[in-house]
Parts: sequence; C-alpha cells; structure tokens
Amino acid sequence: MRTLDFAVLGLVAREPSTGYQVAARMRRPVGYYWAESHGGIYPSLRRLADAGWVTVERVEGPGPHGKKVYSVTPAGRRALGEWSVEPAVDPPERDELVLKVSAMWAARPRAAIVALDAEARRWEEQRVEYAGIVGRLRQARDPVGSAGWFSLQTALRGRDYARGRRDWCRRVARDLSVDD
Amino acid sequence: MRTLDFAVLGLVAREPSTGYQVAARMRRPVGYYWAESHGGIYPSLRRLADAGWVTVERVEGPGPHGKKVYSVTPAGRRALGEWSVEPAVDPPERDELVLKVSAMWAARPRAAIVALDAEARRWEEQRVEYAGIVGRLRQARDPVGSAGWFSLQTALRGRDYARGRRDWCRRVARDLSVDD
DNA sequence: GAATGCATGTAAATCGTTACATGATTAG
DNA sequence: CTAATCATGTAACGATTTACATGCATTC
Repeated sequence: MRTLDFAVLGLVAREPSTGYQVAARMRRPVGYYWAESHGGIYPSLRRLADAGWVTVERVEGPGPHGKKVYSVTPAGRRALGEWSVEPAVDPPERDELVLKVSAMWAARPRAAIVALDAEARRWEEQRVEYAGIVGRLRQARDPVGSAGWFSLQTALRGRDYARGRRDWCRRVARDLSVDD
Repeated sequence: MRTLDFAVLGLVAREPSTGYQVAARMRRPVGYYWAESHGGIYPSLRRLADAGWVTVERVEGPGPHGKKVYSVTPAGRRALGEWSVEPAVDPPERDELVLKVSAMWAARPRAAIVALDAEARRWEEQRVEYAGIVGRLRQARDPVGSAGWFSLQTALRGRDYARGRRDWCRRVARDLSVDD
C-alpha cells in the first residue's frame, strides 16, 4: 500500500464516493496537503478493494459505464486509524521557492525584490483562501476529535503555513530594500 | 533544464566543485529544502556542461577516474540569476504528516495524542538543528544580498517552519487531551 | 448545437531512487 | 588490515503525470 492509497481511503472513509468524487476532493480541499492526479485514483481504489478495505456497489444509472460507489469496511477503517498514528516518513523536501531564494545572490537586487514581493502576494492570497476554509469549518462546530474537527486542524495549519511564507518573503524583500 | 539542474548550478556557482562535493552538499545543507539523490547529479552536470553553463577541468590526481572540477561560466551565472527571480511553480503538495492528522479521527484518541507528541518532539529536534545553522551563519556576518546572507535567510525559514510544525502538533495534542 | 460536468479507465512518457560497479587514499 | 571517505558513472526499477479514449446529461 502506498501513501496515496491511504489518502484515497481517508476520503472514502469519510463518506461513500465514486472515483470521480475522490478525484475531485483530491484537488480541493485535500489537494492542499496531498495532491494526486486522477490517473492514480482508479488503480488505488482497485488495490483497496482487493485488500478488502473498501466495498464497491455498482449503481446502474445513466452514463456509459454505470457508476461505482465505494465505501469503507470495518477493516478499512481500522487500517486507516492504525496508519494515521504511525510515524510519518517525510519524503525529500522539494521547495522551489526556498531554492530560488538561495540562488538570488546571482540576480540583480531589484529583480529579487520584485520577485519576493510577487511571492508574498501569492502567499497572502493563499492565506486568505485558507482563512475562508477555517471560517466555514469553525461554524460547523464539530466536536473535538471528530473528522470535521481534524479537518479544521489541517486548515489551520495551512493558514499558518501560508502566513509564514508570506511574512518570510516580505521580510527578506524589506531587508534587501533597506540595503538597496 | 529541470529544477534540479538549477539546484546543482547554484552549488557550483557558489564554489567550483566535483560531482561528489555537489552530492554531499545536496544532502546537507541544501537537502533541507531541495534533496537530490546522487543518481541524478552526474547527468545533471553533463546537461549543464552541454549548455555551456559550467566548464569542466579534469584534475588527474590519484583515484581511478581522476576528478572533475566544475565551475560556472558567466552565462551560467546569468542563467541562475534569471531563473531565481522567475515565479516559482509549486509542485503538488505532499505532506504526509498533515494527511495522517486528517485521518486521525479513525484512530483511538490516546494513540493520536501519543503520535502527535512524538511528531512534536521530532520537529523540536529539527528546530534545534536549524537554530544551530542560523547561529553559525549569523556569526559570519555576511553582507546583505550576498550568497551567505541568502543562506541565512533560507535557514531562518527552515527554523520557523520546524517551529510552526512543532507548535501545531503540540496544540492539536493538547486540545485532544483536554477533551479526553 | 456547443460546452461543461459527471463518470471510468488505460497507456505512454517522464522522472527519481536505489542498487550496482569500480577503485584509490587515509585514518585508526 | 579494515573501515570510511573520496570519486565517477550506469542500469533497473518504481512511481507519477499527462495524454488518450469514450460517452451521457444538462445547461446556455
């Protein structure tokens, strides 16, 4: 089982879904912390079904294929819970923004300041987007420890992450400007 | 040219290096924000040489191959500077920790708290490591806008990132404990 | 009548990691 | 004399992304 299998399982466990719905939620809101292009979703659902962690119900509605609704099994829910508390192995960091900043000594200071300001604006936009999600999730008033409450926690982390990057870009740009 | 090519170029531009040295620095300190396994380094250096962005000097010292020292060319330095101020395209987010937290509603609260505490300790260790790097880079007192100064900025970002994650894990664990 | 959204899947291409293969020098 | 470090490269494997392929229903 790959990490993306658990990402898919986590969505199906929250509510029964078709592959298409999983792919949609994988873009937003899950995509904020785990993006998966649709190509991998269907093979993943098959692996989960083979393991007995999800069941498939074929709904012969309209459309060429007839849709398939996936649901978690008790074993799947247990596997998800166990996986969630295992230590996370963080894969190699790949942060292009930080990499670029580390190379900005080779650029003209003015160009660097412009680039950093643009990045700061981008992250401010991100922050606003997250803040909206946080606001909506707060209104739900989900009890501590519920799925909704954990969603709120991840959204809060996203907001703070975006804020941190925004502030960092601003500060580096400012320090560079002072000298300029 | 791939992003990793610029990562390699950025290292060679700071000081002439062999492929081995590039690989070593790619683990630490650059690995904190851009990890690259050694398998990709040599092909990358070749691409950079083909583009005329680095030159190779073969040093027939001891050893079976004789080492090759790579240096930037003026064109390479220019390319690096231009790339560094282009907007960063952030590749799909892949944050296993956040993904796990989003699934912790399926785990026993006690197990979740234990897991979060362990993560908090891990990130505290990371924070301390970054803080050490920050301290060393500060002592260098590199002028604003220099390569060393930008290194300090990236280390500061690393430290704040680690601190943010530590605090987040702690807070979620605490909120979960209060309810427990 | 055209575009968009729902819906499922496969295939090819790309990209990155791990393992393989070799070998000299230096420190313990 | 043995382990670690310096040093270069290739090959196989695995994972991921993008593109291909199909087609109904609804809205503009």
